[in-house]
Amino acid sequence: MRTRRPGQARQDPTGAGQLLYNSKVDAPSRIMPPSYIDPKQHLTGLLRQALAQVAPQADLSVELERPKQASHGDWASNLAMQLARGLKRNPRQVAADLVAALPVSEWVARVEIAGPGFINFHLKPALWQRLPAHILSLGAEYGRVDLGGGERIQVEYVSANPTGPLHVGHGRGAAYGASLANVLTYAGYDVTREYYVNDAGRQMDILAVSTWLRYLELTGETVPFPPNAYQGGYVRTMAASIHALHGDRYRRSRAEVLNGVPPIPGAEDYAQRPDAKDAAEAALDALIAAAKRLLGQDYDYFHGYALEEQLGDCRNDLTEFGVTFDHWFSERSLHEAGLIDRAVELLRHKGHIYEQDGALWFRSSAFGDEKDRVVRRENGQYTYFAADIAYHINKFERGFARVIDVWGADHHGYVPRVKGALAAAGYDPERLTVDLVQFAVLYRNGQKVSMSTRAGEYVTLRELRQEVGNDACRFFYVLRKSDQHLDFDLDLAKSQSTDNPVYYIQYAHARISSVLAAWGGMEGDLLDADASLLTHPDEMALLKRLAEFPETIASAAREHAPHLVAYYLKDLAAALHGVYTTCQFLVEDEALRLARLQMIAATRRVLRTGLGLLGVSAPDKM
RNA sequence: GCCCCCGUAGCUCAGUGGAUAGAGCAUCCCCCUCCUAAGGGGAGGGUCACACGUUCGAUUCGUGUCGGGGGCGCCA
Repeated sequence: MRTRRPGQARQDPTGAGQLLYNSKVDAPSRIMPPSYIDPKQHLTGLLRQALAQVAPQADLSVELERPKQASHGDWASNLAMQLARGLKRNPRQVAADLVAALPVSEWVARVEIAGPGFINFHLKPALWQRLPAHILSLGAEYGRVDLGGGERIQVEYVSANPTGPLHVGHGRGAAYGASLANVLTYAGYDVTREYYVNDAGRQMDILAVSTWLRYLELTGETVPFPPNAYQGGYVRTMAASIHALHGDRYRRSRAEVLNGVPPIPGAEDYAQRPDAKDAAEAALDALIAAAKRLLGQDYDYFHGYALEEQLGDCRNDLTEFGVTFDHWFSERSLHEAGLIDRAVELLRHKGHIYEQDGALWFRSSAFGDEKDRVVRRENGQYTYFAADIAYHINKFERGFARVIDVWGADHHGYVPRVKGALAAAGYDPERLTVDLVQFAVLYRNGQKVSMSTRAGEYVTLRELRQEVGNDACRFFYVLRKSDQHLDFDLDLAKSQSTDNPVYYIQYAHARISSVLAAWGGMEGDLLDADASLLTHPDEMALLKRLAEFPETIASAAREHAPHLVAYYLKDLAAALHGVYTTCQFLVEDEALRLARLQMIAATRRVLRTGLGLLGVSAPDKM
């Protein structure tokens, strides 16, 4: 990723030869690329000094913003207006005092007082012109900010039940979580990516039984297949594999299986009669019990086989999607290690657990939840919530300063109780942030693609990826704020046209690569280019856009908003396409040629870095 | 009933309390003898749902109303 390999001496245009690399002779400033100063930091420093003179007692943080309008300068401050109230003076007069107290700076072209009291800074072009060399020397490090200070933070995302293929809803959580984790890492956090595997619950039992029932069909036993069991074709596939491996070894007669099992409702009843749903659940539970009884140890084989198969499929799917994890955390391990007992015991010890109707309840209403919640059912089984309490306590016991859960928005009612449990256990619930990701709705030919999870009528993530490609998928998923519904336009995502923002950005990258290839030189040779030749308005616009990258990263990390990176890249690509049409790069004049190539090489670097954070490839040819 | 999200151009959406509210698409008009036209330039298009409040200043914050979407189990 580095643009200059260590030890590789670059061409020396001055003819001074090795002296450039002799630190005893040369001052560091001659070796290093021209220094670049972050303009916002610089101006903030100037304003702070002015503030200390004008109003030493004022307790104000100095804020700077990029004005929307170019005539308002490069950066603007509202400091005078904020100050005016406390001083009971005219804001424009305060602004004048501040400007008079500003230290002299070699980077400031002029300062103006405008409107109700804004202080507008116009910077010298030289500042922006130094940016490309700065970017090239930093390589992939340009844009990295130290917001996190190395703080340990965990991001848990996807965490779908391994009971079937991931669908397009999971895809959004995957893309969002992965991009967020990338951004946070880039913003200086020590990030751990985790997937919570629900390998202990009833859903897994249903999958195991579904597989066994399909297996029985292959052995010739026709046991009715419950409408609320897993209908997908992948269940038949697993059953066929098991049958191929073990023949009729796990066959039990229809009579044995159905002994003691209440009538299983048909699919029509299930869909139409409300009471059939309860009957179906009861029948399914009875079938699970029958399977465990009849198969004994072999039940674990079915359970384990289905789990490994589905989890493996899920992992492959995500890996192909560029979504990876540091830990796959097993819910079952919580049970086996006794952590759930311990967590409930901890809450009980602190007086937040009571018994009623044979069940154990957590007094979550005392912690902001609307009602109390069961942690252990009458039948002695822990609820999913109990496991989640133990899991979240475990997260903090592992030393994470902060924890982010990425959940589907349908779980929003779950947030208060988990936070409540953490508070009850003695942890500051503010250390947990739950990012709720809204649903994605697919559109094809302007029509909503209908999906129902039941009966396997849904579009899988794999199908979506195959249809529109990984790059467009990743990009479209994070194009909207996560807490907003996403209309995923399949036709747009697939179109290789100007409408498609993914191609728009990738095309900017490919165009630069193409020009640099035509030039034929090494990126490292561009470090010494005379960037003061970059004076065209479109060039300046591009340079200023490049300068915004680090702050974009900081905002995206602070607000958990990877879509800001996507929008930034669109703007950056637009600036590049603008320069591309107005300014020829491979011009006769060598100095100008190198300066422009330096600029676009730096642009390519930022495009590549930004796309990388979103998990989108940066092709050299399209 | 309670809770969450949303309401910004014809459509899809950006917009950390600031100045004349932006982008893409769609519509209309231009630009390839030229490093990739998967590109660029221009025009039209707005009561930032509505009301009140906080503020020097509100699309942004608060309350309410209206409208749209979603969620509320001893399921996971």
